[in-house]
Amino acid sequence: MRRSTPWFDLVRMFAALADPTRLRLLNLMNGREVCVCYFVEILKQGQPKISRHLAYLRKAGIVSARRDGKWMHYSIERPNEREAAEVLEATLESLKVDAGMQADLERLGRACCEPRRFVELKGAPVPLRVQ
Amino acid sequence: MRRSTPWFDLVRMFAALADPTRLRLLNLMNGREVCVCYFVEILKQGQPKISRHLAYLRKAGIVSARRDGKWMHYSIERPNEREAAEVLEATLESLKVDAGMQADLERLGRACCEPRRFVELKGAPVPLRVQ
DNA sequence: CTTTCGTATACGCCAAGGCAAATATATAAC
DNA sequence: GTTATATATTTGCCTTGGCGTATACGAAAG
Repeated sequence: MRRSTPWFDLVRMFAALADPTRLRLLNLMNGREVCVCYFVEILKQGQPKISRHLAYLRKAGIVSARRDGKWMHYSIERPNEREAAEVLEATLESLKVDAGMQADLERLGRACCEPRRFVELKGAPVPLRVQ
Repeated sequence: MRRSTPWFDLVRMFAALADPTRLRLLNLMNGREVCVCYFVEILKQGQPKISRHLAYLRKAGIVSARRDGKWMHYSIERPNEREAAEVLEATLESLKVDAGMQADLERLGRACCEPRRFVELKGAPVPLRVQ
């Protein structure tokens, strides 16, 4: 069996989704582009750990990165395979109903709208909605 | 975070789906109950390997087993979480479009309908559709 | 240039999980 | 009981991937 067969892509995608930290990152990126500094702030976990998981998602073709000066912005990349894209879409929908995931999104909103509470993030770029 | 939170179940499910052999097994079980002997015959892989992967799927709550004399029949179990069930459903749909997966199903059909070609399976139970 | 800041990668360690081969268990047949 | 068959589990080996720590890179500031 060749490696370009659809189910091979699916295996790669499922491996990428099989981690709680990566699911939290994807949920935060659902519908918007997010800077690494917010991931570190919201998930309250070490920056190398966040970067490693983002690199894993990038290699799996699920997210893409954009550099903006010192800051890196990540956003979700729709898979080429239509079927894989639908599985990812169903996954993102299922994350929305989780209380912990909703709390993450709430913290992201506060981080962007109340900069006084996040003094350590002063000057950080504001997440933008993906058009 | 508690372990019963929905996204924890999702992580377990994605880990179970992140393997080509397990995806092939699930595709064969899509809509019917299948005996282990058919998996071994169709995937042309060792019986211990098949059993291990089936045990993995069972522990992840994705499949259930039924004993019938010497034979064990496996079938897909719908996850409790509605969202997880929808992700699994989307996955099964995406497997259907794969040529290799279709070939597996074709071999299953031949194994059930032309027993002469599978002398080593004489007396084996015929897979039944799940009602 | 040097420093600083944001981010990425390398290293060392450990647990999970893949495999093949051997062995164990359970049921049926004798 | 013994034997045969179908399936499950154990063993040993190796790879993958999780983590924290330390280090490297890249851009901007001084």
